[in-house]
Amino acid sequence: MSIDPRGDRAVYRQLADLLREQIQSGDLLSGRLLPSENRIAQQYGIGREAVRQAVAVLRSEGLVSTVRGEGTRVRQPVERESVRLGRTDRAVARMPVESERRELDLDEGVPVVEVTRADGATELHRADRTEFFGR
Amino acid sequence: MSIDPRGDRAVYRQLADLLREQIQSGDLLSGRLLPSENRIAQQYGIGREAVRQAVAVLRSEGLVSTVRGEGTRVRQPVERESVRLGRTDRAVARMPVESERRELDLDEGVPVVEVTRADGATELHRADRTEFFGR
DNA sequence: TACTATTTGTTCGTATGTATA
DNA sequence: GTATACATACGAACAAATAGT
Repeated sequence: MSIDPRGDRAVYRQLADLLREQIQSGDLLSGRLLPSENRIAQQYGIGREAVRQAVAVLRSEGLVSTVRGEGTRVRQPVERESVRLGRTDRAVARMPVESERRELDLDEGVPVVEVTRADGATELHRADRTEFFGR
Repeated sequence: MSIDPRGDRAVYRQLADLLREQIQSGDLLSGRLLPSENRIAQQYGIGREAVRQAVAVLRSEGLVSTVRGEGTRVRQPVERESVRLGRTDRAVARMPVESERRELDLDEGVPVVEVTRADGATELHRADRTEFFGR
């Protein structure tokens, strides 16, 4: 599989598809470092900006996590805590704003779940570490 | 409030904060079109790339939606459908991959909630149109 | 229909800053 | 201290979608 600059889809989307497949197929194992942006750009004969956009897509999907000066790694699945919902409790999932991401130290591409209890109290849960059950 | 190119925070992050405040304060009403990228760039004396990154932040937070050739609008809150969870049903929120976003016709910044029922059947719900309750 | 203007999307080039190894 | 790698920023050019004429 390769990348066609004259294809219908944008180069960075084609690259995102390639990398996503390598991740989901287990070709790129959890915790593994992806090749550097410059390395990938050379490898496929594309610009670094296209590589950056492709990696940004995967980050927004929660598949990888990037650390400046280190590189981009495939995100590890983590243990999930169970949260029970009563029939008068309400749970809504959404993306956090920047301030919430900072406070919860969330990676990009990780939603939050806002739980409103019967008494009006609210809880904010990290979606990557939580699963919800009825009560 | 203005933007300081020599500030600690990146220009695009400062702009994202400004625009987010205008949205959350009701200064930019739901459904309203934002000024064009070039217009905003001129207004603040910054490059278009910084504007695009700022708008990308707001999209990833589910606050705005962009249509090529038209512009960027503040997203409208929509009616939510109720989904009940039994004590053996399991719900997990995450970001969709590209293929899922296409199939569900999802805006950027909208998570999905994967519900696994007791019998093993799974459902994929749009987080922006769903709220979850215990049963 | 056809055309034009506007707006966002994509790509490349270049440069500098900052964090990590 | 040096090298590597990602972050930010600007400019430029062209493509593609939309809206209005």
